[in-house]
Amino acid sequence: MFNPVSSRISFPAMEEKVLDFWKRQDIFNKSVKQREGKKRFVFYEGPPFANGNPGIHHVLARVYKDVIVRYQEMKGHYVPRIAGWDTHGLPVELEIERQLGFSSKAEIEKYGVEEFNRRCRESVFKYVKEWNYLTERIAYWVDLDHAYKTMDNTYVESVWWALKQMWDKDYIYQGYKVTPHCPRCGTSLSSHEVALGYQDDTEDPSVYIKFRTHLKSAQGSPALERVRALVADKKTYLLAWTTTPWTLPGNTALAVAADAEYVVLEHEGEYLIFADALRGQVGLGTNPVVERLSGKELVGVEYEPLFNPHDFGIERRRFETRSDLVVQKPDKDLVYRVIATDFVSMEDGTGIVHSAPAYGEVDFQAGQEKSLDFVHTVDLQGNITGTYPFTGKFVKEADPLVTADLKKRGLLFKAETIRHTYPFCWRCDAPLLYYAKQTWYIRTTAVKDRMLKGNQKINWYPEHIKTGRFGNWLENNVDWGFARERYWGTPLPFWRCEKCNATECVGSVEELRQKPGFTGFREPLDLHRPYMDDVSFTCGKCGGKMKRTPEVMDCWFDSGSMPFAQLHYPFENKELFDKEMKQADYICEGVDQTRGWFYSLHAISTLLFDRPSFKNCICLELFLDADGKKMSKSRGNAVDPIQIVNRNGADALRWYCYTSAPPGMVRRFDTQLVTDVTRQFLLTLWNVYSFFVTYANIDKFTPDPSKTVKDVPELDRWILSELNQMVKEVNTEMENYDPTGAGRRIEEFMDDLSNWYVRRSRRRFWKSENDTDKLSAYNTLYHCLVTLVKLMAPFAPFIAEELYQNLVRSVDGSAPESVHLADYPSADESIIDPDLSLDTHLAMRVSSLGRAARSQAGIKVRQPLAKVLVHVASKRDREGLERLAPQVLEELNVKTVEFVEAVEELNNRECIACTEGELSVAVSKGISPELAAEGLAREIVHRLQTMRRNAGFEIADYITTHYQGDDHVRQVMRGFADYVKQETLSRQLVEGAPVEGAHTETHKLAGHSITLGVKKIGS
RNA sequence: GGGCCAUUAGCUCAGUUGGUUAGAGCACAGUCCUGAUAAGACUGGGGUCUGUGGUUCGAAUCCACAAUGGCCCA
Repeated sequence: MFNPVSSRISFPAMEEKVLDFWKRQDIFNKSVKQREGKKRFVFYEGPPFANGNPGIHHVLARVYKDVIVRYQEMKGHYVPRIAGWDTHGLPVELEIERQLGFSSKAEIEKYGVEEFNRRCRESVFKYVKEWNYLTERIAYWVDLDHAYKTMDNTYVESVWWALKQMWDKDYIYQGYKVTPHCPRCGTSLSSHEVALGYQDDTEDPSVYIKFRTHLKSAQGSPALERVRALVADKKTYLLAWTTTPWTLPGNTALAVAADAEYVVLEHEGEYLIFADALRGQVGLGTNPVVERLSGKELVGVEYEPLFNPHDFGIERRRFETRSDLVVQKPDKDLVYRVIATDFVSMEDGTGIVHSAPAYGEVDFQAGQEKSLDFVHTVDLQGNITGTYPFTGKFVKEADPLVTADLKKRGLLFKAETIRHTYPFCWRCDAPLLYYAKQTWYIRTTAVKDRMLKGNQKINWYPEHIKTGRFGNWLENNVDWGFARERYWGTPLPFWRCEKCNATECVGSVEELRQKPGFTGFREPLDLHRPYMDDVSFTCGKCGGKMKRTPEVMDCWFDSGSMPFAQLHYPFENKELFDKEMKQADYICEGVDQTRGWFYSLHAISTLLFDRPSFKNCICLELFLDADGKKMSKSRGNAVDPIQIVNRNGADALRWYCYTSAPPGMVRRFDTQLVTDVTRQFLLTLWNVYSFFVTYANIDKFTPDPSKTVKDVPELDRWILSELNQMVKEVNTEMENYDPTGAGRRIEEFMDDLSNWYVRRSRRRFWKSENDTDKLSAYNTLYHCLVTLVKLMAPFAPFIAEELYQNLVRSVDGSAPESVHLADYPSADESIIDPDLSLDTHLAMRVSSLGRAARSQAGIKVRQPLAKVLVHVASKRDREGLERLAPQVLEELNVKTVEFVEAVEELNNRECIACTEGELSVAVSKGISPELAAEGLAREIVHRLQTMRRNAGFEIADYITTHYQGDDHVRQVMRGFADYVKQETLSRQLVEGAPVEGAHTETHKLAGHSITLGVKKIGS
């Protein structure tokens, strides 16, 4: 006996019960352990931050990770998976700063790094309960108890090891980088933070500056010589434009577009040079053009600096290599030169761009490429340094002073204001400055080709990521600036001698301990700041004191080290990693990770091991809200996954995630659609299941593999063929990392099973004789359900478990304890019968058209008709249909089927036809008295069935039926007595007024009044 | 400013190498069926396949440009 199943079901309540079962029986651990020794399927869990509540997109990621991993496990692989947490980084620090009301690093230092980091450490697991709860509730099976944390000493040590490897390979160097810098917070901002603070309509100066030139040039092209001769008598200037006058003292080059045309114009007794295309915009559209020359010809032309840095106590340095800045000697006659770059706009300005390598990223790159001078005139607080008239002023206050100074010296063409978009610090509203700072780099460009080559081996889902987003990103690879001037992060393991500047990289705790003169570890050991700042040892070169460089690591380096750092490699688990875990078979995260985790994994793996870190990667796109807007906490449109789970259940949410759209596509999240999944898919499955259990219990059906049926009926052969075809395809889709395709395929099968197989088989289950046909039906439906349940287990683990426990475990104690310990079904292809499948679908279409024809004729299906006329496209179709005629006859409630050669015939007869393509189906309209009588009998049966239910009888209860009516009614009841008795489980049909206590109703059917009474036998 | 993705019915999505009249589910309306009943079937309305060009005998599909939305990077 199966446990009785109600057709009413609360999925969330059922899921809670199943969760409890898994927990009690430790099913997850058993599922992993039972595959020990089998081929390993390696999955890397990308560590999330647990300092905020998990959102719906986290659910998406987790269920996509889960479905593949569960599938692989059921396919027989050994798939241990460890959870992980990202714990370092600026977001954590910002949260603490917010709590403490800080807005600058100075405040943190004053407060104390020790206490600050203690708070950071505490806060990273603030929401870990919520994370763990949701993780378990949606049945993402991952080992939460042994989760790796990027802040663990063992983890940090592995990261140090990785860095040391790169150090030894000479991949690490110090160089400059331009970053968006908040002068008040004293720190760089990540691009994400910058994006938070853009303000439209910011008013800024718009100034046109004149740079004095004598048109001398090292190359001295003929055209240039000509122009020089022409303008020799008057002062000549290169006209440039800027919105940041404070950067002008840092100017070391002017940039032109090589292919653009430039003009020499006369204006108020002077000559001005700028782009022809911008004459009108500059306001000199009518001034006479003295000469023209191309940008190319201007390259190399010398001009006088607006402010010679040496006159104002500022150091002038020059890019000797891309990373080395070398101090230059004072030069009273300092000149700078015109360069050509590809970032010169012909849309605004003058076509000559003022370039200050210290204050702009493109300027900086130009500085590196063209070995420009590098002049820093602003400190990290945004104040002007040196001895300028405006020294000590904040840059924005210096703007008008710089402009005024230039005007006084006749170097200003004009000054206006402009409204544009400019980034501000999202915390303190200070304008951000693009500012060059010295920082540490990993020479990723050295392995760019290897990374590109490795990328070719990765299977990306969707595919376009490979050559698109990720490929492009690799193509444009620049060295990785991995240091952060912050507090809560993996400390850089670089120690520098105070005396001789020698720098060493330390690759392990033990190595550090062994250093001569080592001092500074505290117990318990904590490899974070400020403790590591106290660690020092003796310089191997000069005997000086080695102090740690103050920076911490970009937290992307942390997470990218996860494959080995989670194992404390190479200090532990060396063999395990080298032999089995060195490459993930599968990872899955949001597509925003292409430049985040995907990149850091790939880059670190290439640098250290010269191989890609992962083989298959599903990139998930975002959920938008129901209106297509981005979800965000501030907008208040974020969906709370727990609410959805509590209302619809985790299976519904999971199934929705898999099937509603391909994961790589942006999609809208509509809670209504999750409800639809429940109704359309899960509830349908539940109905089939409860139908099966209800009748199986009535008939005391027990699955028994030895009780097979010899000649399996066609309908059963058909659904078994469909089942195996589906199993085959689902396996293929899953191997291809396509749970969407697989899930949708399962839905299709469910539709076939429910709306054709069960619908067509219902009578077979309630016929009272226990014949072989009935056994075959039970065997077949049982097999379908059990297979389906296993097939669905990775997708909808709860309902699969619930059904499995009742269908399999309750009757077979030797079966695996859980569906998740079972093997994944594989197809028996010998059972697949494509012809039968084709024919059945034809029968379905014929039935559909037949019903449409009946509908048009206005004749109920309950009324039997003499015949259905069918026209098919081919002889093959006709033969197939003839074979399946019984199903069609029953479905359409007609006596015979007749095939016609010509469609026209259908219209010549007393019938109504419906056509779809080459297929036409017609039903005869004529109803003989015999057919009418049979129709009435069926009508009466229908009423009796309804009355049985209204009276509250059980499906298997036997009854006595009383009836009272006219002659015709009596005749019909006598003529169809056996039929009525069988259908309604009536032992007796008694003519006359219903007895006392019977459920009684009076109906008017086909013009005849009839009174019916039903009474349960024995009551 | 650059890159990538998307745009098909009111909504969510299919639509294979270009090839009959572009489909499904939901929603809406009507009808039916019902011993799966908080299901099911049929019918109907609803489409400029985002737009404009191009390639082709033929384009939702291929190409170019544009618009809108989204993501990533400047």
